[in-house]
Parts: sequence; C-alpha cells; structure tokens
Amino acid sequence: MYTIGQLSKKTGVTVRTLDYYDEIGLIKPSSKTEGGHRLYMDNDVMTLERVLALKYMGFSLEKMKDVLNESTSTWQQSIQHQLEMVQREQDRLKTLEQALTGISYAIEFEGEINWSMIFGTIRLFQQAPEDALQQYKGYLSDEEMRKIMDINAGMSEDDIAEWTGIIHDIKNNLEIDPGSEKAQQLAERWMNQADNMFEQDEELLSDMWEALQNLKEGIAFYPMDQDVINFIERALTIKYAHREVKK
Amino acid sequence: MYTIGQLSKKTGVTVRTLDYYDEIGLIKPSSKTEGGHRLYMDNDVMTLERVLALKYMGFSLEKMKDVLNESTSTWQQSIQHQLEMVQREQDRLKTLEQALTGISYAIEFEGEINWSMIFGTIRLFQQAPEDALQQYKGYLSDEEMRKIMDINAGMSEDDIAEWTGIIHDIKNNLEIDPGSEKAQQLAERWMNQADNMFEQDEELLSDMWEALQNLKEGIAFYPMDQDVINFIERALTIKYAHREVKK
DNA sequence: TGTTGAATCGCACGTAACGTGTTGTTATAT
DNA sequence: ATATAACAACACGTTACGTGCGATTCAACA
Repeated sequence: MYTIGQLSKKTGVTVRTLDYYDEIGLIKPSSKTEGGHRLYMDNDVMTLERVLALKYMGFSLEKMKDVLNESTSTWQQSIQHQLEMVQREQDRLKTLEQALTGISYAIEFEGEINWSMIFGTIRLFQQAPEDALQQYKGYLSDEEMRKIMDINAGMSEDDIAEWTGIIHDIKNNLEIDPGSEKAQQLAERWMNQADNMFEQDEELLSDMWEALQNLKEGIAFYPMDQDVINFIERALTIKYAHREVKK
Repeated sequence: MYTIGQLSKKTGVTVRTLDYYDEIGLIKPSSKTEGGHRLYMDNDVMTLERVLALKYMGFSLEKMKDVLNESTSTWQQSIQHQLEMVQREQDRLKTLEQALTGISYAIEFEGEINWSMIFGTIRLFQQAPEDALQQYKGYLSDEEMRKIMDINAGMSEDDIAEWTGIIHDIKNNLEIDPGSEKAQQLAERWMNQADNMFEQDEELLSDMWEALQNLKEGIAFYPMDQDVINFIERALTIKYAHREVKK
C-alpha cells in the first residue's frame, strides 16, 4: 500500500505522471483514503511496471489501455506493428543520415552553403528509392534497378565523401580542355569510384552510364547535372580514342 | 507575388502552416495588401524552400530561425549535431528492434504473455550495452566485453529466434534427467548456437560460460536464470564425462 | 486536542507543429 | 452592386507530461 509519493520514489516515475495516468484512466489506484488521497496496491504497482515496459516498446498511452486487456493473438499483432514502425523509421533515418553526410561534405568542400545541391540531395533521398530510379526505366532492367538500390543503401561515409568531392572538383573545372591531363585525371577518378561501387559488374555500369547520358536531369548517388556528365563523357571519349590509337 | 493560397498550391504546404510560420516569425511575407492580406515575393518562396529542406533534415522550427542566418562554420556544427542525433536514434531503434523481436518469439513459443521475460529483456536492452556487461567485470577482459557487444549488436532475427526458443525449451524441461537423451540434445543445441555466435573464439565462449556459472543473475543475449544455467551445466558435465570414458 | 509542516489534490497553463473549425473582412468575378 | 471565393484572426484539440498554484488532508508532535 503506497501513497502516490512513495510509489513515485519506489519507481522513479514522477508524481505528476502518476497523476496523469490516473486522470486518463490508465492506472487508477484501487483504493483511496477518506480525504481522497490515492492508495496504490501491489496490483497497481504491477500495472505500472507493465506500462513502463510498454512505454519502452514505444506504445502510446492510448494503445496501452487496449493492449493491457487484450489476448495473446492481438498482442502479437501489436508487437508486429511496432516492429514494422521501428524498421520503417530506421530506414528513414538511414537515408537521412546519408543525405546529411553528403550535405556536410559538400559544405566542407565548397566552403559555403550550396542550396541547390542541398535541394538536389534531398529530392534524391526524399522520394522512395524505387521512385527515384523510375527515370531510369527503359535504360535499366528491374533487376539492375534493384542492384543499384542495394548499392546505394550500402554506401559508406567514405563513398559519400568521395562522390561529393569528385563532383565538386569537376564542377569547378568544367571549362578546361577535356584532353588536358587534369581533365583526364578527374574523369579517371570518377570512373575509379564508379568501378569501386559497381565492383565487377561492368555491364551494370555501362547501362547506367548510357542512361545518364540520355537523361536531362542526371542524378546518380549525388546530384550531377548535365554539365558534369558532359564533361566526363568528353574526357572519357578522348581517353579511349587515345588508347585505341596507342593500340 | 503570391497570395497565401497561391503559394500553398505551388508548394503543397497548407495555408495553416504558412499562417503558423508567419505567426512564429519564421517566414514573414515581405508585403501586404491594404486590407492586410499577405503577399509572398520570390524572396519568401526561397526562404520557404529552405525551411522545407531544413525540416527534412530534422531541424526544429526554432533552430531554423538561428540556422538560416548563420555562417558556414556554425552550419557544419548544426549538421554534425543532427548527424549525431540521427545515429543515436538509429542505435536506440536497433536495440529496440532486437528486444521486440525477442519478446515476439517468446510470446509465440509460450503461447501467452510472459511478463517477467519481458521485464528481463527490457532490463537487458534498456541499459547501455557497456553497463549491461558490467556484471561480467572480473570474468572478462575489456576486449572480450567489446567483442560480446559487437556480437550482440549484430544478432540476426534468426539468432534471436533460436536463443529464445532454446531457453524456452530448456525452461520447460528443467526437471528431466540431465543424462537423458533429450537433456543432452537441449544442451547440445545451446552449445551449437553459442559456438555459432562466437564463431571460432573458443576462449571467449569458455570465459563467458565461466562467468555465467558464477553469477547469480545470468543474463546472456536473453534473460536466462540460474535454473537454466544449472541445467546446461549438469547436462554438459555428463556429456563430457561420457566422452572421456569413450576415449 | 490543537498545531504545524509535509504531502497531496485538483486545476490551469505551457510545450511542438500544426489540423480543424468559426466569424468577420477583403478581393474578385459578374 | 452583388455574389462568391479567399483570407485574417482567433480558439480549441492533439501527446505526454512539466511547472506552478491555492486549498485540503495527513502525520507527527505538543
């Protein structure tokens, strides 16, 4: 038999919280003094412990009222719902983390806040990955799109830093001669990272590259406008022509 | 030059939201009609787009007021703070997911809601992983504790299902003869899963096992009380004695 | 039994980011 | 000039409590 203050000390829950749980009918003390002071019995303490457990699991107080009186099968349903919510939220946070990382590197490389890059990055991540790849329909097969989604989801912080860095460097050198050594280096750096991401899958890379060349808004991993794509294309064309001649 | 309704249609933000942003001073229209109707200029539209970007990044409206006027360096700080928050939240959700998964399997195996198992699971996951392992201090080295933390964090759903299932089955057979075939099978199943989790690291497994035997409240992966530990110990003792004889 | 100090009750307002609804006013189309 | 649409301004609701507030009630002491 505890007063509200004693129960509060025992469990670490504030008096106001217990007051509130009483108010909304979640934990009503089984007894009261003549003067109206609340008296909590072991029964109520048990309910409180269960409420705290459900709270940790992320249930709302309103749902607890239902769940606490429900059968085992409904419990399973509720827990599965919670699990799905937790997983969806994790996915959301994961893509948000990638977006924030990309933005952070972009600001670091450029030394100032590039809003159009931020908008592009967010547009890229905001839509579901499937939708983001819809623009590639016709260029890539369903399986290829799924592969790219997986690659994208598994991108490490270093990958993000490298992509952001390359694209930034290329943007700063759009006007240089595509045949110059610097342009060649930049294009090769891009290719290296692309190879790195696609691992062995040369076919996937070339399909993706073809799609990029034909699309007006080329977005791969990070916002990459037509300027950048054209630059890389010109540089690579010269590079391979060069190699042919050497052969 | 947009009225509030036109801006709403253009951006998909509700009129009430724009009203609210005006009210709290986040986006004040740069012009008004004689009658007091709000007129948003391109300037304001830009601010709104930035606000939406920051919203996606998880900033509060209050912080946006500061951030929108700040310099690049403070921006980096704010983004880093957001990143840390996102990562902490991901960690929290990951352990919550494990806890929910374990509870779900326990309910499925037992066919009813076992509150003491739920409390045990939550106690195990609620505290930071470092704290949870403090009880093993003296039995395990710092490096071993870190290894266990990693193993724990990487536990798959199948692992959780198997642990929960084994412990449940053992609890239901506490009174059978440790030398009986069923007891031997249960103990072996436990050992298999333990080997599986610890991979090659036999030393780590035996250190952990020694710790479990000496602790009053043995908790490894899932709440496992002394009964269960004793059962496994007795069964394994007989098993190895048996093997010695065979040799 | 009276008194005092601590505990408690019940109430109200505040939080974040709006949704919903109402009343009164302004803008626009006819 | 009038009908109708759009708008401003306000209020209350949402979630899970925190933070007071004055008015009891309890427990202990005299």
